[in-house]
Amino acid sequence: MSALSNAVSVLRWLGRNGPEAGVTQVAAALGLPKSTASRVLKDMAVHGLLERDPATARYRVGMLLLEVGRHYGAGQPLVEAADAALAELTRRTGHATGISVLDGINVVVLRSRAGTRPLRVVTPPGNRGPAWATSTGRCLLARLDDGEIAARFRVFPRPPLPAAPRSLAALMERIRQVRAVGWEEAEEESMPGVGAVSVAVADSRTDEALALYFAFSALHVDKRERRALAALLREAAARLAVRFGDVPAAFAGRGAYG
Amino acid sequence: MSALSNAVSVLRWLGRNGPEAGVTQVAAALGLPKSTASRVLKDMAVHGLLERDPATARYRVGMLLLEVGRHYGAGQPLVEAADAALAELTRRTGHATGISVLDGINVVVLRSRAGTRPLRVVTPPGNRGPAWATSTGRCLLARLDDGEIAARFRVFPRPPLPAAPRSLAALMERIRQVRAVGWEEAEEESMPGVGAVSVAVADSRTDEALALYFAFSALHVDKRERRALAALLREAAARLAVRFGDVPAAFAGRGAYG
DNA sequence: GAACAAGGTTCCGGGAACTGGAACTGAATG
DNA sequence: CATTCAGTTCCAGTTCCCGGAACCTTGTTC
Repeated sequence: MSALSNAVSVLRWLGRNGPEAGVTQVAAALGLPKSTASRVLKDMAVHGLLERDPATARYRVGMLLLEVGRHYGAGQPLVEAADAALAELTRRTGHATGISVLDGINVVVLRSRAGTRPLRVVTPPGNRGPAWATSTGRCLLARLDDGEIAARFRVFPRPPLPAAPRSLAALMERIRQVRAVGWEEAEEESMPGVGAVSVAVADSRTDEALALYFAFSALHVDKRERRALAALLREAAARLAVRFGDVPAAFAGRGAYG
Repeated sequence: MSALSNAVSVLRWLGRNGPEAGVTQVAAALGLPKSTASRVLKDMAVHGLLERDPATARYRVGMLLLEVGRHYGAGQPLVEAADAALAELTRRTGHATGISVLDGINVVVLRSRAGTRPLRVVTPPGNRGPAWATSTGRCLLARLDDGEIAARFRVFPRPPLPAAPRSLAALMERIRQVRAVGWEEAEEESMPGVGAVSVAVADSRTDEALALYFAFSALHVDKRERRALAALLREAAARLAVRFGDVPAAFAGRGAYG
């Protein structure tokens, strides 16, 4: 209805459904009259939110969004501190590390750093994944209370890969475990061949929680090494927790079973 | 004036002037009445373009922009192909590589990949730099005609570091050289301690030009190795040029001296 | 090459939503 | 408790946005 909401709808749609779009396509997808779609897209292009492919006359995401978007998280002290800590861990271990945040039933990568090992795992900032099928997601979900989790998974989504939890009960079981031990791992749950270990920390001032993770080739990292990586994360998280006034992740469960 | 232009102004301002902003600050910076600024910021936050720091009540860039922005360049065949070629070059040489595009008198990094060498040079996608003081920028400028270049540098900007060109004449001299040899290098011109070599390619279908680069610690890469890296880039660019119908960079100068 | 289809733009009257001055809330400060 | 500063709300005036219809332009079909 408002000019802004139309523009944002276009961006959201464009973010999900491929990199390009034409007027008719957008009009159909968003239920707008063609004339409106045409005007909105043109206005967005004029302002730099979109660009127009000179050859195909279709619209794509504009450079402005790239420039502005990368500032996401900048200036949040916890993010900066966690990022620095993870840079050090990648240097020491050679494994990929990163930071994710929870968004509904998804996790979004906020910062990431490729490892130096041969088999590289890359999930660039902005990547969205299933919270129930990632170690980072379950660490963050574990900080919500059980009612909230149940509400978010009212209809349980299809598992991305066979190893992912297939029901709310299965998910809650894993979440109870996260609350007990303070960290989580995942193996081939959302990406084939990829394993990860994670912990969560929050800034008590803002109540915003982050998950820190190691990601690696599931085949090349054995149980022992995963434990060691998890220990490194817990150590880093503990240091951040005292600095930012967080309760340690292991005791953060506020649910009925916490 | 339009709702969109206000929102975009806010994003642009926020992209340059730090990660956070308050209502009054934005109102002053953009010359808006406080009431308008308040409403615009709130609307943007409601739509997800901005977020509000719960503790300080100030506004920051929203996650939506991170998610959408990273799709910039996706779907452009030349970008994808160049990115793949550079991934291979980083694998072979261990040096950081990336892709930049020209925007006015600036270059913006579109894709980048850290090297595996000890001293890492990182310029994440979205980074903006001075075109006249980077090898990528001069490669791209060299493809414009002289009048266009002169127009863009009507007032010549201050050099970021002493080694950068200090006048239009000095810049044109380097640009003529780029046109002659087909590649360019820079050393400590825009970032202390950093050197780079670059070439440019364009998609004849869309007329969009990219610069491909190697970036490295200026101290640790000698003249000989730079030549070798430049040769790798020229080779990769040549392959892309035939695929995308570009005229070879060395002959691309269309100016009076081209 | 006439007719048609598909993607996109322009036009324009009606009305929703944006604007901005002024008044108001609520902290923080001295 | 007066004062200042940041931010929000209110409301009348009006801008600019919406959307149906007509109109281009390009490519396709028979």
